[in-house]
Formats: sequence, structure tokens, C-alpha cells
Amino acid sequence: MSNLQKGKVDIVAVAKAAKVSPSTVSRTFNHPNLVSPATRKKINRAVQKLGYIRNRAAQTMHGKRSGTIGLVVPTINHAIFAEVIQAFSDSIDKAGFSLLLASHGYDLDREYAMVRKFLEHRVDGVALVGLEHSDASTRLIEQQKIPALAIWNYSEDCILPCVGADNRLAGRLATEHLLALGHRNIGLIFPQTNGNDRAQHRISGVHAALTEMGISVPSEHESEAPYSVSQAKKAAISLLTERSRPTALLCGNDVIAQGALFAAQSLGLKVPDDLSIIGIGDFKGSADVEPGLTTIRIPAETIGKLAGERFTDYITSEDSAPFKICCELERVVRGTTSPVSVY
Amino acid sequence: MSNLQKGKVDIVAVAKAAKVSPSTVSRTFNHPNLVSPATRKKINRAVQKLGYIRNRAAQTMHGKRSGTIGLVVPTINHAIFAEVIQAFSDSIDKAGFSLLLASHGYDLDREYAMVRKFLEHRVDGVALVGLEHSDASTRLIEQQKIPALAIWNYSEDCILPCVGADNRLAGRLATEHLLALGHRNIGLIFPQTNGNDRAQHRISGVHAALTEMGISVPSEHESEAPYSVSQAKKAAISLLTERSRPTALLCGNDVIAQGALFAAQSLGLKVPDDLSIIGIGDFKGSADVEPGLTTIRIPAETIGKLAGERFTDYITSEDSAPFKICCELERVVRGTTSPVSVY
DNA sequence: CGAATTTATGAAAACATTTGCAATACTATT
DNA sequence: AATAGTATTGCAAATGTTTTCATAAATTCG
Repeated sequence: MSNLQKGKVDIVAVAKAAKVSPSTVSRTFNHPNLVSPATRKKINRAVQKLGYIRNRAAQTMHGKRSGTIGLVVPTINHAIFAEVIQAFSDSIDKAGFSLLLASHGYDLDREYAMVRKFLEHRVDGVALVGLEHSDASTRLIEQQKIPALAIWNYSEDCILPCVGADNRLAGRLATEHLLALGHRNIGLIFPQTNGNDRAQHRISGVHAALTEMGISVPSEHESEAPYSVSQAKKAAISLLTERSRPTALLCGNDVIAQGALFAAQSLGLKVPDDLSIIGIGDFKGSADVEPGLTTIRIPAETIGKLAGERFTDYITSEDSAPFKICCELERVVRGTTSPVSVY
Repeated sequence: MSNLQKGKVDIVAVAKAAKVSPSTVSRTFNHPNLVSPATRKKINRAVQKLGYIRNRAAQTMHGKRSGTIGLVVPTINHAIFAEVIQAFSDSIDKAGFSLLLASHGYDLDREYAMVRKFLEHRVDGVALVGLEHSDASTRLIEQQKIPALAIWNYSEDCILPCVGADNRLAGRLATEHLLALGHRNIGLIFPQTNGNDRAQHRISGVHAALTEMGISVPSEHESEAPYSVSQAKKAAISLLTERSRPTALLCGNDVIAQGALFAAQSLGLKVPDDLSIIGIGDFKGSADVEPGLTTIRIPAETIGKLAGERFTDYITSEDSAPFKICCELERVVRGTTSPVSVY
């Protein structure tokens, strides 16, 4: 009760209370085996009594790790990123790190600013979503020799270590599923690809697969929609009321696919009989709509977890060999796709 | 090119390169008006050339603010928290702060651990979700005299400053809407209330409103479901297949309500003709289901934004008067509720 | 032109910790 | 019992900044 919150409760206050030197207190924390059990007990009692809390800022100044990892995402407020963030956070927490989080709203200049901000905080590593970043960011990471990680996308020729899935393949898998069901007249709804390499890769995978089959998509069947169910719904409605309606809709992500599904339902189209819909992502909720959404599952949780584990390893171990991990995609066939109807 | 990443690029390296003293460099950053434009230019050039980045750890040691705010949420991976986190993050970012984020998975002991962890990082403030916290956490905050904020819930008799909505009122509003439509046989599906004061308050508001009307809910019409569409769907199905089916379902949050909606649809019940459903929250997506979900809107974004603004104010200004802000709820009537049918 | 201000800069102490080195105390060995 | 070795502790320097105080240079004013 006496000298609790007396303002300055630092390591020397503890030392004084335990009648030892500050060095010994520090050692009790950092190398407990170097200090005798008896003094350790004295010190712990003093720590308790004074309510002492270690100061990582001071530790950091000594070249010790700050114990923080910075993660920059495009946005926190999307189901899919929230899932990655959660898994990543849990994962690095287990390794004793804290998460500094920031979002850039798909603006790569802001991404740079966020990385810089994190560097000021002397994070032990920075994780970024995607493979496309501004030159400034790349240079900064290079110069400062800060461990960096690309999350979410996988690519062989990525400069940074990465943990993610192959979005090109995701696009291809979705396409091949529709093709296998006999669809040849396929509509595409994708988000803007600008500064969004996930979408870029996906759509390029789609086009590759289509071209191989000699299929091309007329421009009126190719539409752009933001990451929003309601706006995707609008886009889908206008696409579906074109003269020649496609038999299937391939959507750049599950949110768009959900919008498309609602659009179809509001137009009185039967899914999957009149129209097949496939998404990419398998977001929470995709299984639950009626009918369940067929999609290409990107294992967000696995990616986040793995990324956290490997990255903290990479940071803490001496012999840090860069790594690239490709997480498996999975085709999840539910109720929104069926063979093209013969009519 | 020469002495870029030579390891130690600190303020004295910059000083040397600019041929001034470290003090002057420091001043250029902190009190630029105290240093002549000419030297300022020299210094900036040196900073550029060396790629110097300020070290907040060292600043923090001087009693300067660390520039971080810790936010502890139950979970990141729920639409509604993701939205608050996003808004809070943006908001504090504008004030120059960085966000340290952690989740506790509805375990108040872990919440304590996270707060402690943040304290080690010398955050300038901690924000917690909800009003119910372990004694240990409360004591810790008290002892360390760290600015703290309760987000999400509003209550007059809250010890901490708070920014949030009145969940009791939310429950009451939802109930009154159903009552006004003539419903008397109401089913309840709520999440576990243990360690979740949001749910607790909502359900107590519901019961209060019902009791005032002399209505009681038979226990077989009261069900518990976790925060998951599919599990809520299951719970709703078993509730709706009881002998005496309620005419309306009041759900503890929109995720549960969505599950209930899907449940009704899969049972062939017409919503809202055969069954009215109301949720609480107004999550992203609630407007987009078919029919649109009637709900009590909790303004997550406003809460996050306001919380960030007021909290950073509170932290940075000297005359920090504690504050309590109650954010307005709004009844959003969409397609899932209608007057009870006369039969 | 000299005194009184004002402006610009530097020197050094302070912040809370860690750690290499030195000193002391204890244990085992002959 | 003396010596060598080991276990435990303390001293002091170092980490990268900020800030107070002092000093020097430039400006203003009578």
C-alpha cells in the first residue's frame, strides 16, 4: 500500500526495495539462472509490492528486440482480412510479440507511410498484404534491413519471403469448374485491379484458362464492382439484364458473388438452374447463404497462422533463411453451380 | 550511396553529416522554429542521405509519449468489431498514434494479460471493449494511472470514460418494435452472456420491456447460439420446430438473425409473413440479405471514430476531463418484420 | 557605437535498461 | 588449510534521444 503508484517504479526502485543492485534485478528477468533462488524471490516480492512493469522502450534501446511486429493491410473491415489478422495476431502473440496494425485503404503511398511509422517504432518485422508495393516501400525495407513478409499471395518470383495462395490458380480453378460444367457463356464481375494484385492475378488466371479453351468474354459481360454486397448486386443486375445473359457468373470474390446471388434472386432467376455463380475466397458466411455458395477456398486462417509462426521464427532465429510458402486452394462445391441447362 | 545502411544511423550520425550538434538535429524535429532555415535544410539533406528514421523507443524513454494506443477486443474476426477497429485505427492514426491490437477471445484473464503486455510497451492509453473487466485489469489500470477507455457500451455509472451505445436500450427498442406489430409470442436467440456484457445488457432490456407488457417467454422459446450464422441457423431450426412456434424471433445480434432467416427459409416459412425476425447491430450485409433484415442499428463506425478522436484528445491535452459519450441507436425497419398475421 | 535583447547553437545531464568486466563469496579438491 | 574453480553480485559504460542551461552571434534601439 505504501509506495505503490509513487510515479517512478523502475528497475532501481525494485533494486532498492529488494536491497540488491539494478543489474541483479535485470538479470532476474533476462537470465534467471544466473541469480540465486533466494535473491530471485526477494526481487519478485519487491516487483509485486511495487507493481513494477518492465519497460520495453528502454530494452529496445539496447538493441534488444522491441517485441512488436507491424502488419499493414488494405483494410481491416473485410471478412477475409479480419480472419487473417486474427490468426496472425494469435500466432505472433504465442511467440511473445505484439501486433501493430495499420490499414492503407488500397493506397500504396499510405502503405509506405505506415511502414515508415512502424520503423520509427522499431518493429522487429513488417508484414504486408500482397506482392505489389510502391518502390519507396521496397527501398525502405531494403535499406533498413528490416525483416519483411508478404502475406496472402504466393508467387515464385517474389522478392520477399511470402506466405499465401496462388491467386492466378484460384482464378483458373474457378474457371475450370464452370467450363467442366459445360458453361461457355460466362460473365465476369471483378473488383478494380488497380493496386490490388490479388484481383489482378485472379482475373489473369481466368483469362488464361478461357483463352486455352478459345473462349472470349464480350465486354458487356465483364463488369467491375467494389467490395460491397449491395454494389455488387447492382452491377450484377445490370449485367444480367443485358440482351444475351450469361449462363454463369464468375466473381472475383465471395462478397461480389453474394451480391450476384441476391441480384439473381431479385430478378426471379433460379440459382443454379437458370444461372450458376462461383466466387473466390470462401468467406465466413459463404456456406450459409441459400443456396450455399460454390467457391474456391483461400485458407485465410491457415495463411495467417503460418505466416505468424514462420515470421517470428525467422525473426528470432539466427540462421534466418528466407522462405516461401504456398497454401493449398480448395474447390468448394456447394449449391450455386450446376451443369449448364440444355434448352 | 556511400554511408547508407552503415548500421548505426542515429541522430549523431546525422549531426556529424550536417556538421551540427545532435541537439540541433533533435530540435529540427521537435521545435523546428527554434532552428534557422539554413541549418534545417542542411540537416534535412543529411537525413535524406543517410536514410535516418527517428527512434521512438529512445523518445519514449524521455517521458515523451510512445505514440501507441492499445486496443483489446474480444475478437477481431467479427464483422462488427472489425468495423470498430477500422474506424478507431483511422481515427487515432490521424492524431499521429499507432494501434497495438490484441484479442482475448472472451476470456477476461487473457484481457488482463494483454493490457499488461501493452503496459510493457508503454502505450499512451488502453481501450477495452465493454464495461465488464476482471478486477485485476481494473486494478492495473488504476495503479499504473494509464488513460483507459471503454468502447462499445454506454453506461452512466461506468468508472472509465466510455464511448458506446446503450445495449439495454437496444434490447428494449427491438422488443418494442415487435410488440408494436402485435407480436406476443416471441422467441429469443442470444449468445452466451458470460463475460459478454453487451449480450447481457441487451437481453435484460428485452426482458424488462416484455415484463412491462406482462409477457413472459417460455424457456423452450429461449435459445442460446454462438456468433456464427450456421450454428445460429441450427439453433433457430430447433426452436422453430417446437410445438408452439413463436410469431417473431428476436435475435441478440445480426449474425444470429441471419442464421434465423436462413433457418426459416429452409423450413419453408415465409419471412415476414409467417415469421418476423429482428436483429441487433446492423452489420454490413444485413441490408443485403433477402428480405433485408430489420434491426437496431449500433453505429460501430461512429463509435470507433468518436472513441479515437476523444481518446487521443484526452491523452494529448493537459486538462483531461473524463467523458462519457452515448451514441444514438436507430431502428432500421427492412423486410423481415411485419404485423402479426390474424388467423 | 555600446548596451540590451533576441536568436541560434552546443555541452551535458537525464531517461530505464542491459551487459562485460571485476570483485567477492562459496565449494570442492588435494 | 591452502588453492583452484565456480557461483553470485555489483560497477560502470553504453544505448538514442530530449531538454535545460549556458554561450556566442546577430539584431535592435537609444
